[in-house]
Amino acid sequence: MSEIKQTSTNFSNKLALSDECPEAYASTIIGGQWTLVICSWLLGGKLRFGELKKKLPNITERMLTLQLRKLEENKIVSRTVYAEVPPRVEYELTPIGYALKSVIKELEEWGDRHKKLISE
Amino acid sequence: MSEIKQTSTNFSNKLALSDECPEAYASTIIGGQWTLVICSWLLGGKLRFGELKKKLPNITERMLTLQLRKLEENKIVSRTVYAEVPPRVEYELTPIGYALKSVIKELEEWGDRHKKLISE
DNA sequence: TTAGGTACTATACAAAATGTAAGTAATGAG
DNA sequence: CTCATTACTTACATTTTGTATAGTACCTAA
Repeated sequence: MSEIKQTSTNFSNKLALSDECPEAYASTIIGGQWTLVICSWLLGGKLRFGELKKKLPNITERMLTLQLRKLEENKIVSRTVYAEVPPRVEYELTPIGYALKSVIKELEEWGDRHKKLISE
Repeated sequence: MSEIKQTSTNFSNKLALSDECPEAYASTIIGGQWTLVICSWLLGGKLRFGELKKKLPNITERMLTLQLRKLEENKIVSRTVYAEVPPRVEYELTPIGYALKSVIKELEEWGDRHKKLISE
């Protein structure tokens, strides 16, 4: 993050894949390291920047900002700034963001199952 | 890919996340650029290395090998080598690999929906 | 006047993922 | 002997992602 080179092979490969495979498309959008975790916290309702930060152990402010910006660009979260001092900014899932709920649920189930299998 | 430094902050962050969030765990496992596409082709039945290569436009042999190795390590695909010349190697989803079907389905649906929304 | 809280931004760097180009081994067909 | 076929390796370059650390702007309260 956050510059992508629109001339790289990597870029055009992703584009081509996203074009034909909705699942690859989806995974480039929600595939970031913190993306899904952020969304799954937001499934519980809107949160402020600082609140999110507390929920995500070890995330740096830069990363949190970048991920939120990307989510915003992709219309997965909405950002509301309150003109107060000190500032207050709230993040909330959009409808398509909330629609991630079933995706996350499936991923969680599969993840749990896989983890058990591997740890045997 | 494919060396991960077990001393890096990034590594321990991923570990910590994977520990508490099955969805983050799942996404580190199936989050590779080609992973899901490979799996979704394999959902249709076993395929040889060369067949997979043809299905995946632009993938290099190196990338295909790496991804398949990772999938194998994670017990998502099984690898069968036939002692012939020229060699024949078949890849097939394991049960937990087939279990990705519903994950992929959800991702596809969400991806389609999201794509439509964005392109408006 | 100074310190403090909030949500950032900037810069530099480290690590991970992906890509390119060239090889290799085995063997049977010609 | 030479060539084609298949599934890889290897060495290296580039791109993408993540971390560390230090700022900034704003007002308010002490």
